[in-house]
Amino acid sequence: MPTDHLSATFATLADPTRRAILARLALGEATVNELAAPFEMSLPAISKHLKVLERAGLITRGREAQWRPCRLEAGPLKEVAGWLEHYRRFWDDSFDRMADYLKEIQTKGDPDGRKN
Amino acid sequence: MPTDHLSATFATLADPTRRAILARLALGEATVNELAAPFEMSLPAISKHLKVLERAGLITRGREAQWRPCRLEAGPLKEVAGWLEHYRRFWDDSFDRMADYLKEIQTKGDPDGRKN
DNA sequence: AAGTTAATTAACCTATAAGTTAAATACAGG
DNA sequence: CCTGTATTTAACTTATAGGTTAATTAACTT
Repeated sequence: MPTDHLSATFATLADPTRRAILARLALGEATVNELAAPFEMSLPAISKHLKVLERAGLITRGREAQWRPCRLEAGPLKEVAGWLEHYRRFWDDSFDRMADYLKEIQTKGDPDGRKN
Repeated sequence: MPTDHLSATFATLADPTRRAILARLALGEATVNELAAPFEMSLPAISKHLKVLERAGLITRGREAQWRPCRLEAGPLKEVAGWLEHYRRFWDDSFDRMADYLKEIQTKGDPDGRKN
């Protein structure tokens, strides 16, 4: 739980239960009980995970009667993707060619006629 | 730390000191002392961080006399990138168009003549 | 052999993450 | 108003992350 945003996001994602919750939310909104159902864990445990996800900005929660529907918020994931980009060249062999290519279509326009 | 690979990677990346070490290693190999220099922290603390990075597969260490040159290993980062891809559509507005486009050039061949 | 530099290991401390059970809160409906 | 359902909070436990200082190992240098 360091203070910077990116660290908080990574720490939040470092738990398989929380990632599973995000995967479920990628399919659409869900209530706490719905989210808890697949797990052995107690409901308070899930509630805590949701609080962690919420503090990291990875979910938001609404209010509908006694339900608190959760929805995915991808902002922090975008930050992670941005951070990762700095390292892409270390694993992606085609990165350099692709970078050249993107540069080219950005300058000359897409050879197939699409806009970017 | 949980046992699965991805969790270990995220947990490892959740520390700003460790991310700074990776950023330094992106510039090239470095010894422990070189890596430690920018930080207030004690050398054993850095040594521990390096051990965490090594266990996560994010670095490897060689031996040259009394030095242990560290180098970046991007495999785990690639896994993170793969995981992230599942969520890209939640933040990237142009994702759908791009997916269509990539599909097309994969089928018809790159209009500019490159291989994929 | 003795000393110096590089790095790790050991022993320890403190904070907190992640789970538990039990109690509390919020709301809906008969 | 009372009851059931949804969810959170409280209090507590246990494990471990991340830092410290001091001691140790390893290899070069003189």
